[in-house]
Formats: sequence, C-alpha cells, structure tokens
Amino acid sequence: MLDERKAAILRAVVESHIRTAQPVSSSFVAQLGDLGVSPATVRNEMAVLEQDGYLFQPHASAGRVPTDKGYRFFVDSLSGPAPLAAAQSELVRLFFARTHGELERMLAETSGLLSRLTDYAAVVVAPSAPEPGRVRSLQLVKLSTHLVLVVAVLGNGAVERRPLELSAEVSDAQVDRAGASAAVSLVGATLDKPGALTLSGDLAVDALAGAAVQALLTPEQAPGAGQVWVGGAARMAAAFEAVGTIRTVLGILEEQYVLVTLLKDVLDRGLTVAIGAEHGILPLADCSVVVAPYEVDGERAGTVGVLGPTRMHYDQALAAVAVVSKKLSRALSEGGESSTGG
Amino acid sequence: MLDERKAAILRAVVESHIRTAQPVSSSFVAQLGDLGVSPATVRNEMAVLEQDGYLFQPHASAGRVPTDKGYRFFVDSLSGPAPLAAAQSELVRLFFARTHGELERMLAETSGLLSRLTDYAAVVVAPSAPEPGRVRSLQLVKLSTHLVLVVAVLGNGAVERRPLELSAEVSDAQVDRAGASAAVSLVGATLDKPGALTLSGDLAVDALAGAAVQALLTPEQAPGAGQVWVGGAARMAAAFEAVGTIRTVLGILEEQYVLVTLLKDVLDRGLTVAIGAEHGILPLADCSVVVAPYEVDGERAGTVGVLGPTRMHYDQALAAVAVVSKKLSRALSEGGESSTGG
DNA sequence: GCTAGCACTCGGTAACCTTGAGTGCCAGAG
DNA sequence: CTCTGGCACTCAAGGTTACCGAGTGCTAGC
Repeated sequence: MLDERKAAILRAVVESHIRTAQPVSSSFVAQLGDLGVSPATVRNEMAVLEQDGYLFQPHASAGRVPTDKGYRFFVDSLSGPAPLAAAQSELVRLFFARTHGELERMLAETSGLLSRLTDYAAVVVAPSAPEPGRVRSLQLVKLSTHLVLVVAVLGNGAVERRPLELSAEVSDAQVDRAGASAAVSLVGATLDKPGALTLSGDLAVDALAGAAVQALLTPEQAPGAGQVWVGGAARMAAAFEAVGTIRTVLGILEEQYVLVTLLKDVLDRGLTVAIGAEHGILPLADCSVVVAPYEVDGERAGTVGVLGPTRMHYDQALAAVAVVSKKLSRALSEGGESSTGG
Repeated sequence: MLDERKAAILRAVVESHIRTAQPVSSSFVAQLGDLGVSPATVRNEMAVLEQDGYLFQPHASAGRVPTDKGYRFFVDSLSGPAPLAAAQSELVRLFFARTHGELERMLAETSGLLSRLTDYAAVVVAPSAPEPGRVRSLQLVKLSTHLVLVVAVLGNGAVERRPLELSAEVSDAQVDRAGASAAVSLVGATLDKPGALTLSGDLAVDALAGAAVQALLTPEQAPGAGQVWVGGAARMAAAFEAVGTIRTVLGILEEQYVLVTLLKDVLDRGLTVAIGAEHGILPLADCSVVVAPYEVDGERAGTVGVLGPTRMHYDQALAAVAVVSKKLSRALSEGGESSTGG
C-alpha cells in the first residue's frame, strides 16, 4: 500500500502531531534525520499522502495534519501496546492490591484508575447479563407488619433483595413458614427455572411464598441503566481547545445509553480502537475510543474503554486498557468474592 | 441599609445580569419603568452602590455588574423560593413516582433530576452515618470450601454482606451451627454493641461465628469515598465562556472530598446559598452553591445541592433544591423500603 | 432632588499592513 | 529517473491605526 518511506513520513507526522497538536511541516520531518532526504522530497511524498487521503492541509501555507485514515494506518502499524511506564504499573498494582468489595464500587474506582493512567476520560461498563447462578440461600425477613424483605444469596456471592408489600398483616410464624417453602422451591435451582412450590394449606403462607419467588424472578432494574461509570470527564476539557467541542463531548459522556452502545459496537466489530468518525457518533468525530472486554470467571462480562481526542497517545492508551482489563478480570474472578450486592 | 430605590436598582441590575450575562447600563434600568426616574438619576445611585461594594464596573465606559455582595443582598431579599414551573413539578412528580430501589441508585438518579431541573450541576451527598439499626436476620452461606458469606438484614431493610476467607475447610453443618450461634449473638442487637457469643465447644464453629460477628462490626467502606453523586457536570461547560473556568470547575466536580466538605461547610454555617467567594474554594470563585439537607426517618441524613455560576437563577435553584430534598426525604423514609444494599 | 446636556473614556470592530512559515513547482545535478 | 536547491506564491497571525458608539461622570439649570 504505502512504500516504506511514505509510511515513515506518515508515522512521523502522526507522532509529531499527537505531541504538539500542530500541523507538521516537511522540513520538520526532514530534520528528524531518519530518512536522509531533503524537505523538498518530503514535500513531494506528503502531497501524494494527501491525495491518498492520509493527510490533510488546513490551508495552503500550513503543514499537514493526519486524517482519520492516517491515524488508522498509524494504529494498525503499531507493534502492539507499549509497556506501561514503571510509575503507572505501580499505580495499577497498588490499586488492585488495595481494592476489594462491591462490584459497583470496584468498577467505579476502576474508571478513575484508567482515567488517571491515560489522562483521558475512561468508561467502564458493568457486566451486561450477570449470569444468575444457583440460589444458595433464601430468607424472608419481616420488617414491619406489612413489609417483608426477600433476601437471596446466589452462587457467586451476589445478594438479591426485594421488598414485598403486603395487603394483609401476617404473623412471624407465617413469614417463617413461607420463607421455608420458598426456600425449598428455589434453593439449588437457578433463577430462570424455579422448582414447584409445595403448598401448606395456609392461604396467606402460600401466597406469600409465591410472591417471594415471583419477586426474585423479576429482574430489579432496567438493563442499561446505571451500568456505566465515567471517570475523568474533566480531562476531556483539557484535551480540547474549542469550547464547543468540550461541551458536546461532555454531553455525550453523560448519555449512558450512547456510551454503552458505542463501546459495544466497537467491540462487536472486532475492533480495539475506533478512530474519529469510525464509530458512528458524529458529535464525537474528534474523539477516538480504545476498548477491551473484561471477563468474570472466563466469560466475557463487561467493557473498559478510554475516550480521548483523535490525536491521543494510542500506544499508552492501548497498554493501559489492556492491563486494566486483564487485572480487573482477575480481581473479579477470584473465588467470586466480589460481586453485585443489588 | 439601602433605601428602597437603591434596592430596586440593585435588584434590576442583578436580574438583568443573570439573564444576559452582560453589564447593565443606567439607561436600561431606567427604561424598565419601575422607578420613573431618568438614567442620570440611576447613574448617580449606581455610583453610590459601587462605592458601597454592591456593584462593579469592568471598565469606564461599561455598565455595572453585581459583586458577590450585590448577589448576597439580592438573594437575601428574595421572598423565598419561587414556585416550580408546572413542567418541572411534573418532572419531579414523575421521578419520585417511578423511582424505587437501592439507596445508591436513587441518590445517583436524584442528582440527574436536580441537574435537569436547574440546568446546572447537581451534587448529592449520601447519608454520612447510616445509623445501623437493629439486626433483623443473620445468615452464613457457604460459597466454596474456603469461602463463607455473612449476610445480615438490618432493621431499615439494608443488607450487609461480608465475605469471609477461611484458612481451613469447614463442613456444611459447621457453617450452619456457626451461623446459628452468630445469629443468637447479633439478632435483635445493634451493630455497635453485639451480645456475647455462646460457645459450642467445637473450635472451628466458634472461631467462624466469632469471625462472622467481627466482620459485620467492621464498616465495609472508608467514609467519604464513593458517597457523592454529581449530575450534569456537562451543564457547567454551558454556563461559562472561558475554557479555563470550565476546566477548573470540572476538575473540582471530580474531587469528591472537596465537594462534600464544601456542602457540609455551607450547611454548618446555617446557609442555604453560598455566593462566589463566600465558600472558601478559590477555583470556584465564579460559582454559587444552593444546598439543602434531606432527612431519613426524621434525622438529617445527607445533602443535595446545586452548583452554578454566580449569576445563576437563584429563585429557581432554591425552589428545585427545596422540593427535591423534601420529596427525597419522604421517599427515603417510607417504611424503610429503600435502603443500602451494602 | 431630579434631569438634560455634554465632554470624555475606552472596549470592540474593521481595515490595513507586515511578517514568516510553509508550500508547489521547476530546472538542474547526480 | 530521483533528488534537491531555488524561488515565487499563499495565507494565517499579529500589530497598528482609525473609528464607532455605548456608557459614564459632571455640571448647570429646572
């Protein structure tokens, strides 16, 4: 496609522009010395690169700026993620040594970590379908005369909790019996196919047990809502000069649905990096996305990603995303200790 | 302090500047017609207001802009929060009719609501010391050979969950007996003063029961962390023109500690509104804060607030904050249905 | 005490020029 | 055929000047 010299020039332009955010001139590339040719020669090559759509000239007397296609070539020609700087590796190590606990908290903090690592905004998407697993334990707890709480512990340690509003008063004993009955029906079964209820004859008890089982089978929350954590949105304000761009980008970062779809789309297309207009979201035309899935117990669960300007440090972002997704997978899979408390 | 005419002029200047973000001229105020005086008279009054520190003149041939002191006078002379616009009341009504569930989720969504209502950034601080309440139920669930989960349901319906890593293997029966023992010790007691453990004689069982009780007594999370939700940070980008201001404000909005302290300080000083430099945070000198506490079961619990530019619509912000804090208090107090899922 | 009138100030805008970075192209050297 | 030095050309950026007009402060008069 591109002969070696053109590729070298293109790489030089991209690298320089990522660093300086300025158009890159032919003489600058020539002075780099890697090619041993004069600025005039570089100019000729650059003209061809522009015709082929890799470069773009803001105006007649300016240097060249990479196009999305130029960045794409650059990213594809990377030899893989750079190794993380020592300080950053240490940051990651410390973070995962220190962080335990609830899934939600962990993911939220991970978005902060990833943002600090890259200096861009980071997005973490929660596991899409937290596979229910078997019910390990089920209990009814009477909170007040008309309010009973259903608490179930699942195989992965997650706790499902459902309030149950009663129209008629029930006794402690009735709650206990209903709990036992519901437990027989559900413990050992998975949430998608419960066992049959054994009837006790006491209508109130049987109704309560049935309602408890039913409540557990109903997923508590709409999918997609509250499942995204964005870290370091403020860093996007530092990445752009134009106020308008900052506003639209920040606006998008608050649209959880758009974010989830964006990351999912990119992954589904088998990509790790989406550059500029490659993802379909027009307001983010000046942004690139670097994504990686993370796993829980070997199953692809959620996504972590970095959103930065098109002229982002791809090698570092790739490295950070790769490391974080790997470590996160491990942290979330360790004996099921950390899991949703919903 | 200020005679009526000066006060009227000052109010006019503030109102106009809030709307237009422009310096306000004497002729504009005179044309409003509320005073029936000429621009020249207004000018004279304005000169006095400037000497007294209520107004400020960016340069010699410009109109006047309110100072913090001017805004303070304006806010203090408000007759109370304006009634919410019909569309907004409806938004609030719908929101609280629709929103149930976990405390965290609810607070997070509330920050979004408040931000939408006011068009500024909203901050919601979680209850500072979630009063533990009595333990209603306690259970040990064996997840794997070396991992046991302690699950406790508290009086307010909150579920506390602690993983327990074991060095030696235990049998199902042992877990059950330890659970029963720990339950005897804790059920009915509050988390700060547990009852004594009755020893069984089986060392493994007693150790496990003790560990379970101990785990529950240890608060899971560091205070202050993850206890703040910010909604609509992007709206701050629309509220300011200068990129620098946008950056610093967004930066602050990600400093959870600063935010919590800020809101707490303002409330502690008995204020509802902090204008410009009145709160001590220099980078937020161009911002004002409107806060209100919310209650859970009659006890002051957390804070909701709005962060906007100094020239914010105080009446609307006051109204929105008041309504949201009231409704939130009610929603969180209803029979303890909604509470933390720790 | 209020107001009309007037001189004054000063930010903002437009027009203009200059500068210099960078290009495209061409002719000549290798 | 490829590369390079030279040169004319383009155009954004920055500086200067002039002008406009919004808005003020002051004063004299009602």
